[in-house]
Amino acid sequence: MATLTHLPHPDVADVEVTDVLFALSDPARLQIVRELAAGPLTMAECGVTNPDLPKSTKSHLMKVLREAGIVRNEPDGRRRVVSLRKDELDARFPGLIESVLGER
Amino acid sequence: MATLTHLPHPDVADVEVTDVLFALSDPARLQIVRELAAGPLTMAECGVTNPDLPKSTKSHLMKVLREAGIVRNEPDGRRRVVSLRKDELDARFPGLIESVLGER
DNA sequence: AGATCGGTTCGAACGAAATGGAACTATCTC
DNA sequence: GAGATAGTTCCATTTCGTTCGAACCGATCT
Repeated sequence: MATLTHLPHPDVADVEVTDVLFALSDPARLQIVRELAAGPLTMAECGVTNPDLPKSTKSHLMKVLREAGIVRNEPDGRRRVVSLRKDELDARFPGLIESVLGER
Repeated sequence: MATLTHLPHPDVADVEVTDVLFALSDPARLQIVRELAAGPLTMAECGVTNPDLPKSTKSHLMKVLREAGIVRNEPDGRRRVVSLRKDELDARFPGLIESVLGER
């Protein structure tokens, strides 16, 4: 099996809108995406608004975002850097991320 | 209790993005919204793509859309007319509906 | 009034997703 | 190599959502 360090990332062309919408429909996940809009973060850094969230739970939230093609999660030394796949999402779903993040 | 004929509709100002995103994250519900984008429909008319869907199921799908502020459901004689609350949604979440419906 | 039509609500069964602790893996430091 | 660090995965539990039949409701028609 492939190394654990490189997690599987779907091609954005293969993800359905409904998957993206579902991933963003959870407040905790949406908050993470908002934080990532400003730039990549390590796992430890993101989720500032949810300080005492168990790491297994956070990891699972991130997995949903990753499998929906919203986020990229790459190893970097002994931690991981998470980034928003903004350009790819914009190409596939023009205006979506903008409008979701732009409210309020 | 209030009359059954007039169903409760949230003020769009009170609905959360996450509620809207969740409601749209189901393929059957999203399909209904696509159909409604062209104009109001009666319950019987919408769901063309899902012909043999039990009416209780369809009613429930519609309830989720209604409670998310996406759709208006008003009595009209002995049937009901369902319409997309497009203007209100556009005002509250600019570009959202457009980008969700615009993909593909 | 009674029957029918179009739709909603109730309730139960089922399925899917969230949660979080414990075990595991990889990397870095000493 | 041993220990600490930063995360992921596994598993069990609980919570939440879906599905659909049956009962119900209001409007219409005869």
